[in-house]
Amino acid sequence: MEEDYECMPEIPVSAKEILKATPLFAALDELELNSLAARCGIQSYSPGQILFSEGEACKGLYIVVSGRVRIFKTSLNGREQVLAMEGPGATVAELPVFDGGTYPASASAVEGTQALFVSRADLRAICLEKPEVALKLLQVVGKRLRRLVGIIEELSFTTVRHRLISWLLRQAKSEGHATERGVMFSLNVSHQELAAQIGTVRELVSRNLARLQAQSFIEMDGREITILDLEGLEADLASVV
Amino acid sequence: MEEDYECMPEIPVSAKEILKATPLFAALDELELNSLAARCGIQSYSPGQILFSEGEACKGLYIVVSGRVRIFKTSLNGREQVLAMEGPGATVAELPVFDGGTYPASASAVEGTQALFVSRADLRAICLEKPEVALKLLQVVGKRLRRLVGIIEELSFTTVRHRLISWLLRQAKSEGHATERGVMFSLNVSHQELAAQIGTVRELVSRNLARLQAQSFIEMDGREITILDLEGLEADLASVV
DNA sequence: CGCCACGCGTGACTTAAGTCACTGCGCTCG
DNA sequence: CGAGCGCAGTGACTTAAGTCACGCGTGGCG
Repeated sequence: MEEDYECMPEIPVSAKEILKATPLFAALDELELNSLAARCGIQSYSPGQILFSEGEACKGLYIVVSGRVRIFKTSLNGREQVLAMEGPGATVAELPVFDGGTYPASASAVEGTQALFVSRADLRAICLEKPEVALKLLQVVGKRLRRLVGIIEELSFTTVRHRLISWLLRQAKSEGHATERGVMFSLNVSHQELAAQIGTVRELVSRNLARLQAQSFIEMDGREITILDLEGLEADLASVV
Repeated sequence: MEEDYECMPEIPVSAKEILKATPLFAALDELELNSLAARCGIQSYSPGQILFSEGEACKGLYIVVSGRVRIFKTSLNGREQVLAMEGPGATVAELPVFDGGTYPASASAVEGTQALFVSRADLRAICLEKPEVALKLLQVVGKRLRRLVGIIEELSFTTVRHRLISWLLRQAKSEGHATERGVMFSLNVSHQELAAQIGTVRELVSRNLARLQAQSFIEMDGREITILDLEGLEADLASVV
């Protein structure tokens, strides 16, 4: 798993092919794709490398081709809060392109990652010419906004335990496979990273995981996690306390 | 102040005039304005009245004409978190219009409020015909997203005291007038409401305000607040603790 | 006029969250 | 192969956050 990106060597995929496969640009015809492809650059990033940092002037939008990108904020005392994780096909920083400001957060590659870069000017031009693209963009931004509101809701109303359970259930749904004991999946991130994603610190993740295991809601074996009592966890979420 | 909306009786302003004055539709010509004005309804809301609730199917977008609208989330145990306050000229719920989902939060009128309503279909049509409108919309949504990220940052990284100070400074900047003792402004919301805006509960607002006064950072006289030590407050924000 | 609802202040308490320090494991790399 | 590093677990503690209960003043309204 950790080596996925090594299995995908730097095949010089044509930018056009990639654009064609990106939902955002579905409305473009051959000619337009060619012209756009000619103008947007493809870049590779190694794990951990920064695509852009919070506060920088926003030069354009990125389209993730392969790998994964992490969008996050950093506090003064070094804590991080992850706002989104984006995989292939997703766009990053669609929004600040249009209000002319700086990037509101930083982005870094999680794994080895390739991304296309489309400049502000090009994107504006396309939107003016093909309004469908603008609409699609609004739709994408809508989804993003929804997720942000979700994060606010969780941070404002719930506990760390609650957020951790939500995370586990999400993970189980997307990555888990059923076994006779329950849904099982691999914890493919460090506690540190998990903490950043649910807005807390490493120690609390560790403790809360241990507590969930002690309560027989889950079972941990190294980085393998099995959800033993899915209903129990969901009930725990619903309880107002 | 509390009676503003009574001073603005229900003059049947033409919808067209309003649209014309809304930045979002600046790109439309006379003809288009007329056609849009004919199709969008104007509505009045009394203080506290709900425009729409979280989870409802999203039917369209609102433009605040007069008054103020509060956008907020409600938790299971009754706490509220305000996401935005929008005044005249602002649009509400621009975003879920395009991804076809439900409203991610609720909106209510704070004061007596008038708002124009533009249906999803009409808005889409306009965006397709006048891409400039779509771009403008993206810009507006961008600003909104920025604010949400700001809220997340504050909730995730800072304390109630910190958020309260930020709120006071913001308020002082926008509503305050200088006196010989410091910047002074009127606390025009209840502690309950202030708590919802900074993501906490009434009691903590009360206590933290008292503490700030005890520390001579501010002075309170009823609902009048004077910032005695602006630099001190800003320094307090910067301190990492 | 008196009553009641509402917003505010506060004391006392509980619990979640975060911090600090230290241990220990497993891996990689010199 | 041993040193060192990154990650994880945990005890002990501090402090912020939130809850509960109650009293108090004020302003409207019957």
